[in-house]
Amino acid sequence: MLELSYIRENTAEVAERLAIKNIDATASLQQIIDLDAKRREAQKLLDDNLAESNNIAREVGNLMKAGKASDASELKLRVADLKAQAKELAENLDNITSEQTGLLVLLPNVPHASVPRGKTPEDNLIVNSEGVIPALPANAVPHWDLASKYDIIDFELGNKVTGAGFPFYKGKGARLQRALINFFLDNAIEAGYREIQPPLVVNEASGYGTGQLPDKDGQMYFCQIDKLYLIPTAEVPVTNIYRDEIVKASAFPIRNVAYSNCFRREAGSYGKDVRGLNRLHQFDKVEIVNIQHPDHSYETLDEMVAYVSTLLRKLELPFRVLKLCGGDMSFTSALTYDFEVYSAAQQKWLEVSSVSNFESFQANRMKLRFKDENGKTRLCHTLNGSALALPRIVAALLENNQTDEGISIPAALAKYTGFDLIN
RNA sequence: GGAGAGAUGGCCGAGUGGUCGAAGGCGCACGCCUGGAAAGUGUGUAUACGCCAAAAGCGUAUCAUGGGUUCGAAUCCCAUUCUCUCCGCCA
Repeated sequence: MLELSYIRENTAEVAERLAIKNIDATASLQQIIDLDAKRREAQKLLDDNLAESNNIAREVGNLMKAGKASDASELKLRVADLKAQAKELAENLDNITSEQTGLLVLLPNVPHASVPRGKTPEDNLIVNSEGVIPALPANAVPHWDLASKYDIIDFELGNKVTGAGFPFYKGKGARLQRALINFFLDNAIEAGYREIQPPLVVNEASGYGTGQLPDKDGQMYFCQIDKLYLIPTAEVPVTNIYRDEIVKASAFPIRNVAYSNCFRREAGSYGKDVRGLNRLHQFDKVEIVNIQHPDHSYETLDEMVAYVSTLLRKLELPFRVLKLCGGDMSFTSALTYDFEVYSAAQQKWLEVSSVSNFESFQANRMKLRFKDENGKTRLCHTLNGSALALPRIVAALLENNQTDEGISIPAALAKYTGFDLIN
């Protein structure tokens, strides 16, 4: 959620920047500002009314104490009158506030000044490209064929037991998963992150705090009976640790890393790029989350990008880094870098990480603040990134490393798998 | 799932109708003391919104949440949520 004071003072700029996300918010912004004037007026009226009631109550108390109870009856009538008014005033204020909040909540984050204009993924800016795209043998096959050839990932079994998008990992496939998780976690710990093991379901307030609600309601699995959501990413529970907190500035940057299962309904995405591991309803991901001073959040974003790059280098995967254009950015983000690895048999770039600075957008919703040097309470900046999501990494590893003898495992990972060949 | 107890500031904890945003302690910050530290000692220490150009200041709200009684509620009543204890079930 954008800060009201920021909108009030920079209305034109906010509208301009939202246009980069291809959103015409002019009318909505004007409405929010109009409502703000109304809201303040309504609050003033209510506050004055309540102040008068409080004064009278004090007077009555004094009269009672002085044994002049009879003199109080007129004052009591006055309060009854005020009270009736107060009820209406409070209702009015509530209505205005919730209308305003309703509009604010639907407004996406404003993109950073460096975000390129554009509408589709083709407009994203390639800022880095590394590694060598392997020349595969003529008989190379995509990962779903390799998965069944070596019996390491079983999609049909997933269909039977659960449904599409919930595969079983078997034997060396399962061990590869476990190895990747440990590899990612160990690297993050070495980079200064604290490991967290979060709950996989969260309440409504948490979904709202990180911005999944109300924007992406319907993309999360929901347990109706307990009103709990299955997390689409560890970002949700890990960031919400700090909901309603005032952290110490000396604690910056606050770095947490978490491995979790991620659950996504992916409603509406059927039929496109869903083959094999490309898009699943349940997958594994290691997520890094940073909370930082507003003055340093972009340095931290760069650090995160550099860190994720080291992981892909160690895995010896060809990758590129994209700065997302306005049209391809998420609702909550101010600046996002996507990482894609090249999956050689599919001859496709697959997104494996998304590293974003949310600035104060999430913090405002969550009331995540800190005390600055002058003792003033301000909103923190939050950032997160995948480091990394497993399925597409596995897809690329299988496809790029296929040989006649089997699938070779990169050295850095073989330490974790305990084997260097899947055959 | 059944029975009972409870929810107060960063933490512990007092407060059962009036001047309570809330005693006291701990913690934290700053000062004094000290060669330095500890101990001791003094002062300060919630958040949000509104008024004000701003600071100071003032107003309003907040003692789990929502409603009610009352001139007045942390305190009384109702509902909800959550926590703890015991029993049952169970990895």
